[in-house]
Amino acid sequence: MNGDPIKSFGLVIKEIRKSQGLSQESLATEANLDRAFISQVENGHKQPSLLTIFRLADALKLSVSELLKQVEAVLAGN
Amino acid sequence: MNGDPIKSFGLVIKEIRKSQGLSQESLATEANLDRAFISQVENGHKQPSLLTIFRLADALKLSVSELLKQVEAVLAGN
DNA sequence: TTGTAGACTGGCGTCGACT
DNA sequence: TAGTCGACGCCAGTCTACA
Repeated sequence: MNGDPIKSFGLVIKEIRKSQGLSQESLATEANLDRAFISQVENGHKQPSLLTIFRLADALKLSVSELLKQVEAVLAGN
Repeated sequence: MNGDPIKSFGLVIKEIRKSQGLSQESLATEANLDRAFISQVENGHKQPSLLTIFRLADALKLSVSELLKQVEAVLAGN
C-alpha cells in the first residue's frame, strides 16, 4: 500500500537508523550529509542521488542492495 | 579495481542493456528518460537519482536490489 | 532531537543538433 | 546507433536559524 519509492526509501532509512539507536545528527555526520537533508529524505520530501544512497548505506553498515531490498519490501505492501 | 560507484553503475546498465539487445533509444523510451542522458549515465558522466534508478531497473526488467547487487559485484573487483 | 523554512550553488534531466 | 555539446528549468544538498 505504498506506491511511492521515495517515501518508502525514507521510511526504511528512518527505521534502520532508529533500530541502531542513531540520531539524525550522527547519521548525517557518518554519511557526510546535512542533518536537515536527512530529515527531508526520511519524510519523503527529497529524493537522494546514487552517491547519497551509497553514503547512507555505508553509514548504516549494510549494503546498498540489502537496503533497497527492504525498500522493495515496503513497496510490495509493508 | 573500480572504486567509483557511479562508473560501476553505468557499466552495469550498459552490459544489461546490450545483453537484452536494446538500443539506448529504446531503453530511454521504456524508462521515460532522454537518450542523451542514458549515454551520460552509461559512461559515468552523470549520476542518476533514486527515481531514475527505479525507472532504469523497471525498464531492464529486474529489481532495484538485483541491479545494485551487480553494481556491488563490479565494485568488489569485477 | 527533530521538522521545517529560505536562500544559495551545483548538478540532474530535457531538448535539439551535430558528428 | 552512440557520444557529445549548449542551453535551459528544476531539484539535490548545504547552511543558518527557529519552533
